[in-house]
Amino acid sequence: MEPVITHPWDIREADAWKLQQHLASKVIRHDPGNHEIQYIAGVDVAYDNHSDQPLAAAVVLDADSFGVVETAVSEGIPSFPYIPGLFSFRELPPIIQALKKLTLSPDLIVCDGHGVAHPRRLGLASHLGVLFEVPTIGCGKTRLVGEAVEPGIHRGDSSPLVDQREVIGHVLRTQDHTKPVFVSIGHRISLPTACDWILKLSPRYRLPETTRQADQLVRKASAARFR
DNA sequence: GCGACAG
DNA sequence: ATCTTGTCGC
Repeated sequence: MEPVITHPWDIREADAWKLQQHLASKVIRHDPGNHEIQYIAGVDVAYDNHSDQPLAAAVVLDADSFGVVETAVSEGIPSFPYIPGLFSFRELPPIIQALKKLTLSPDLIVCDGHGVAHPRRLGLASHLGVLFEVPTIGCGKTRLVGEAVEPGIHRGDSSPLVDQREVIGHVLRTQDHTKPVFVSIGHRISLPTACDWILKLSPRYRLPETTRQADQLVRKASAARFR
């Protein structure tokens, strides 16, 4: 799997802001026609406590069984500091390297973080989607921007996440009486379809299986490498 | 000026 | 993000 667009990652904060503004204009917020989804990928990143070196894991699941069909991990990627709003500049370099190692091409990628639910509408999921020209969904555990009323307490209940009078995502309850997740369009998908997938990918736990599998793998890989 | 701030 | 397995409770 190869990115369609590449950038320098040794970029200064001032230029990163400008780049986000440019890439945000390329985000497609609707479903593609006749798009069969066979493989869904999940990605996650862990950091070494002392060197702060990142390690990303990419996991590909079969869209019907949710079984893991392929995995890959990155290595030797330099770290970029965590700056709210510039999260993708910290996590994408290792994630891209892991994705490039995959032999299968995912038809959809679910990210641990936001898509357009971002100050400049280019969170991690959208940034990744535009670079690879692949459908992506942002599924965050906490809010970055926007306001929403508390959704109902049952699985499937949701409420719109609004910022500057624009609906930028949905706060979705994936399990009864469990804290909701923040779903947003990443790229090449509609918000309703994104929510359908997140709900379908979360049959038993709060977070989607893609995120859970990627998290498990990255945790083990980083424990093995940074010990 | 103060608080908020994906992972 | 990271500290951290089994265990108590609905």
